[in-house]
Amino acid sequence: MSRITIIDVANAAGVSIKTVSRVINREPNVRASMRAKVEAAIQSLGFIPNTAARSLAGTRSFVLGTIFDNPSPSYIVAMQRGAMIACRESGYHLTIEEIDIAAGDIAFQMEKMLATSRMDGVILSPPVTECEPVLDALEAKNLPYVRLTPVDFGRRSHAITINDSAAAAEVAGHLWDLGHRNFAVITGPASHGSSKLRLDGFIAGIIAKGGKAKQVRVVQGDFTFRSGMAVGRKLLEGKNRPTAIFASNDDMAAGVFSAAGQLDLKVPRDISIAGYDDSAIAELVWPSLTTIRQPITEMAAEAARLLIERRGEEAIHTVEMPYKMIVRQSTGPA
Amino acid sequence: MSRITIIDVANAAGVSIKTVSRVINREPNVRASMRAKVEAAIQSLGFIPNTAARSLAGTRSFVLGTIFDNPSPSYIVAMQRGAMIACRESGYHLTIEEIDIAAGDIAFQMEKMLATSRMDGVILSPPVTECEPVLDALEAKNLPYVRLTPVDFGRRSHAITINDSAAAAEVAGHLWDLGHRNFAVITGPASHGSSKLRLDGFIAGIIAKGGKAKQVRVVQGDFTFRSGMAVGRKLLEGKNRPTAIFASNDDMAAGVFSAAGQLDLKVPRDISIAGYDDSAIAELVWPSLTTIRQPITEMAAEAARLLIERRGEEAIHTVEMPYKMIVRQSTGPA
DNA sequence: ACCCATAAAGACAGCGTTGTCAATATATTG
DNA sequence: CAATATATTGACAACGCTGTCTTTATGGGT
Repeated sequence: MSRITIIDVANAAGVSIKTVSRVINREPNVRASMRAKVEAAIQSLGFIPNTAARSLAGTRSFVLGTIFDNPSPSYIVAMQRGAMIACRESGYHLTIEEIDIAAGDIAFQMEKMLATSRMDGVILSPPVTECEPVLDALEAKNLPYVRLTPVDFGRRSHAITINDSAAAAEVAGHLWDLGHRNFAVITGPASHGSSKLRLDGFIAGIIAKGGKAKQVRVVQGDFTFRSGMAVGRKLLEGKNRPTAIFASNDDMAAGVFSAAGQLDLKVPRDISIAGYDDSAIAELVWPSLTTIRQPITEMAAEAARLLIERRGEEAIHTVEMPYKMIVRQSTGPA
Repeated sequence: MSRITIIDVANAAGVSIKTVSRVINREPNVRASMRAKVEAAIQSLGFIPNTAARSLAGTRSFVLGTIFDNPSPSYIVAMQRGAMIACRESGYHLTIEEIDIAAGDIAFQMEKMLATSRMDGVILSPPVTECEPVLDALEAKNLPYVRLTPVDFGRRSHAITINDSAAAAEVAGHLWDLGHRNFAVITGPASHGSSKLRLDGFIAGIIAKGGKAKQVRVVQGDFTFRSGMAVGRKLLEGKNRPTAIFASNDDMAAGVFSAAGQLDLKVPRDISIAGYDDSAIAELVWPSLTTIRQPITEMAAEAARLLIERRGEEAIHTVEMPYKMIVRQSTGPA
């Protein structure tokens, strides 16, 4: 049961091992007929290249990494799943590097991580995507990275994006069409680039419908359930209560639910609530939450493929993925 | 900036590379003085063994795997974090293998996975821990595995356990002490071994307090929020409403919250609710949920260490980790 | 046909470890 | 103290692949 090696394939196909290697690595300058022979041999023998040998002899480690800091578990799991799928397609491994960007020593954390782990590229998810010291460290090491974020601030890097503002505008339109005219938006922290995009998009959506910016009250949360509950409570208790609230993520939206419950307001009869992310909690709350779904898994897979396939390419790629508004029961007529 | 190799260390320490190798791998038959010299050289040079070379030359792949099927994201993330930490300590990688045990072709899924991925050992989490075809496949390949589960059914494998019944008994005692005498338990699916343990433990806890088994009504859910809501609603609408409900996991407990809300029952005034897992949702619901916390991260780390350190050892290890009851606001006087 | 540029294929030496086996030091025994 | 057992070190050949360089086809222009 000793494993099939490149030599077995070479013998079976009647070529040199180097040619087999070329086929495996999709190198140019291989005649089609040769390629076919080799591929047939690979197939029939069930040859799987030995990753350890490949990385020892070559320049790749066949390891990608994900660097993240404490977003919601459901986001992380979805992201990792996508990255894993793409990695497995190409015999790569995925390592998981959790960092703490609130800590003062990010540069140190990064240095230590990069010194001990040998990655061919990394995938960043918010809020790490906007953490300058992390990007600096990666660029200093000349390590390719892809950011999963709509926020572009001129860094030289691939990015997988969602059109956050368009999505928020769509939510705005949905609420407008339900007859709402008095809105509130709960934004995320300013450090999170998406916060502004979603807010601006929402307002743009209202204006596109013929409304005015001043119909939209703006308050700030920090993406936690707790902040949503606190801010939501203020909004709902205050005078001139909005009839529709758009929270920039689902956790905060769930917090607003809780606040509404405490004040004996019924959703969506008394107040319509929309979120963003379509995280697990969106279906757990009652009534279930209208929200925006991002194809996180697909985005991460795309990111991994970018890192795997476009090695050494100069051009920067930005891939925009589709979002989808999921209308559930938390939004209703004004 | 060419990397430090074992040869550099050998030269610096004035020994052969093989001796360095022995020190790295904690092999026996190395004099203490030698070991010290080598370790000093490793330290001062900052030597990190090349994993690719090690696995090419040796018999280890330095990769562990986690096999799971769709438990809650927070559980998965916690588990992976722990396994990752332990792996990183020893230069291992962790791969993530998601399978679908409901599908009919598990044996096939496993064969494919094991053929293409090269793991030194795997960590199983519920419900995969009790999936016979998976265990069969692993044993056929002679691949070491550790199960994170309290359920033992005589398999020859390491296990990291929590005393589920004791934990459930503690919840029962807590509720009894609050004055409750009319209980309901929502169990998980029968396929999940923990379901029975938690139920039995709860009843044992009541009996230990001087109560009787018939004071505990038993209904079955399937660990989802939805099932908790449905079953909870029936319990709360029916006659002879229990004053305290113990759900076998937090998601179902949250479902009961929702049912209570729909029926205008206040928690914990009208009904006390306790869960199990201390998942993220436990702090998201209002009022926050009394539950059992398992040190999932630590359990997974321990599992990984078992696989890494006890290679080739014959003895089966079972490690019991401590649980902790977290009393929050969802449980109150009867 | 002939020559040259270029494409395609092959030969071979590492890559940085560990396994095996041989060599040497140290302990134990009578 | 010699002789033997045992513990400790070392030498060196793999491990399976890719990078580099060389050799051999192929095609295009006269």
